[in-house]
Amino acid sequence: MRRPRRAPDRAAGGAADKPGRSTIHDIARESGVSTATVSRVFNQPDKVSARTRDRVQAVIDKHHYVSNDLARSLALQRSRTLGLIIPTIMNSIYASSTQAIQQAAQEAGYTVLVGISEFSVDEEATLIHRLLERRVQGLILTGRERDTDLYEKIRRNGTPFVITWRTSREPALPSISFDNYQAAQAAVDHLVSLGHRRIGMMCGRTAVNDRALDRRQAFEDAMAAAGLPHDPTLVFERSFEFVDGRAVMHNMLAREEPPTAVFCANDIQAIGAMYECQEAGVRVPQDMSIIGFDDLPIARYVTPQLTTIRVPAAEMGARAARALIDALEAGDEVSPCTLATDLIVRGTTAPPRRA
Amino acid sequence: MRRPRRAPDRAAGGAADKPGRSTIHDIARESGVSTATVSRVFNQPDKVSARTRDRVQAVIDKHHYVSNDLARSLALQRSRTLGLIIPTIMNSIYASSTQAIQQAAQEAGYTVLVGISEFSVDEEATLIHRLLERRVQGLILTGRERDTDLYEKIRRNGTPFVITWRTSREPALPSISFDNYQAAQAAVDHLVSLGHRRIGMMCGRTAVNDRALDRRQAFEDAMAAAGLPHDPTLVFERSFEFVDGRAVMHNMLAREEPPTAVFCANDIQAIGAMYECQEAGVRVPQDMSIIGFDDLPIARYVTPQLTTIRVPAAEMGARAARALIDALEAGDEVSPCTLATDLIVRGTTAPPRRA
DNA sequence: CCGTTTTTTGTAATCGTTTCCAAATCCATT
DNA sequence: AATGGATTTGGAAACGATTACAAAAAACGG
Repeated sequence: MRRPRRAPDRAAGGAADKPGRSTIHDIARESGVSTATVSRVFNQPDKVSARTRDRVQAVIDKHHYVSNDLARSLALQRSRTLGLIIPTIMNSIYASSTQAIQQAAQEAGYTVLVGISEFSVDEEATLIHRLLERRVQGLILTGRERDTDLYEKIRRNGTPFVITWRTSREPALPSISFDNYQAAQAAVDHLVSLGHRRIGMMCGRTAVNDRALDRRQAFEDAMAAAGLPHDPTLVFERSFEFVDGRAVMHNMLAREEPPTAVFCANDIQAIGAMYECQEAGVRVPQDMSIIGFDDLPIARYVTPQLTTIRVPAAEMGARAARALIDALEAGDEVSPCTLATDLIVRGTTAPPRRA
Repeated sequence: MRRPRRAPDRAAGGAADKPGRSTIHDIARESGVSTATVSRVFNQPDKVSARTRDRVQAVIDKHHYVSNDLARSLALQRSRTLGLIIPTIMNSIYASSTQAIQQAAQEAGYTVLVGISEFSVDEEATLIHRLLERRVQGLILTGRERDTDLYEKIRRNGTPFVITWRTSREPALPSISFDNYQAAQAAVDHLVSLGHRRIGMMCGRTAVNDRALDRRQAFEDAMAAAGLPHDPTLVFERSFEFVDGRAVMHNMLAREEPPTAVFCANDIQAIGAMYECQEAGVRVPQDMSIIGFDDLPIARYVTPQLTTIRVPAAEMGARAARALIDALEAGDEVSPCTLATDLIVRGTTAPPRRA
């Protein structure tokens, strides 16, 4: 790195018109103090005499000096940064939690580095590695399922983390989340209690999404518990797009004996499914009951309003961020927490028609 | 910072079971080489003999060593980070551009630091300052309007930037965007050409959102150009929420002489407005035409499908990121670019009823 | 086996901060 | 004026990487 020192005539008084940024040394030189004093002006202003402080501040303002946080973090061994991994930003339910996390972090003086994994395991591992390289002080992860080696790496780096969007009973993997299984169970129970016996389901790709897996598992268990037959051809795993929900519903309606109700493990698919029913002249809820999951704002603005499961995305995010920050400032463990979900009965579910 | 060096007995052979992370020195010591060699294993592997490389790599793997990017960026004077400022993440149209930016950046080996300003000027200034402290190598901004001093600070720090979501003719403020004014004009012209004369409008808060300002201005100019009277009581500025669109429409319908058409400068408000019409028994488009702006995915999944303006959010984001990265790697200026928008005529606009 | 070239490795300066410690200055008291 | 305590300041060593340069080692040719 032995590159020549920055143009030495800079101190000669003129404004810094070179492209290079000014450093704490430039400020120190020009205001005739040491770098220690300039640093104190920022970090412990009351330890600097008023006269000196004003003089230094004037030079700082004049140069529009912006301190180098990379160097600061390196010296302090503290980056005041949190890493967040989410699968996608296009589903607005993740936007809610992300927003809440950002806000909570910001309030505590932390910045959030967001990594979007696009539901790819490899991408997620790469992103986590990068976040660790950036020396995030804590990680907020989505879901629990990942390679042991990856967890080992996180642990070896001494970076605390918290899992969101999925509960975990293992204390080594603390989670701040709601229970997908229970929530999905409530949805299915609702349909069952209305009298539905032939129920379809659609959800995300369980191979890359352990939340979808929980929900699917809950569906199958709840069906079994109600003594209803399990028809694997009525279970679909698709992406979170309207068109996917629509296509699945299209398939279901084309059957000899379509289901009388469908559990969609997210609202976007549910709305796509509703749309397809409408196009096909199938009335919701009279001919087909649909229940969603997430309670997106749009769920109230479709007709009829969507029955769904409300998940505490924002609260979860805010709590996760706070808990993580508290833990790492106390040098403590994150204490896990399970939040409640609610069944929101609106207009898309009703008893099946008597055959 | 004269804190005691890390436990010196670490080299004694045992695994690093101390909480502290291993550094390049630890790896060097344990594999019996210098830090220069370890560094080369990462950055110029072919400059290291195969035997040494393997030996070092084994130690790296064993320790789950993750290099410190803060130190690297400091030494290299290059953070491989882009800063992005968006007003909110809750409106999915910003999610589209953000996603595209993230992806383009990732492909080029850059990371994106996202700041959410919540439409606050002060918050935005704080966020930009923080991004500069983090030594982002380039900034992607939303909109053009901001304090001269802030621009001066960015420039003084030698950080290139590009403006999105709003075109700018000034070469000092390069933009990669579409033209809000023209796009809004097309929307209004569409309504006018259908025969509407009494047209209402709703948009975001122009005081904190220069894109909304462009759209509102275009509305007023297009009305004037068509020789239609300007009724300021038919223009509403609200947040981007369904309820806001709904409330505005409620107000409009309660008038003696409601408008026959409404231009909503974003789809969310438009869908809220549609919902209110439906609740009030006002048929869309027979009794009321509604045109939106953004062409969110949901625009096709409401009934009737929403007529709207498609904006190239994803393409804009991808291009902005690429252009910025290209520019900063070439030490060049960002070359501005204006993208096209499209009027998408669907089911919510029709000629007004003959009175 | 010895000089010469090529490859591999190490030494140490540097990036821009923070802060420990000691030195210098200030301000009341005598 | 001298003393002593409190306040302000500065010198310099970290933090954990990279890399120019030089030195050492290996490969080669005669």
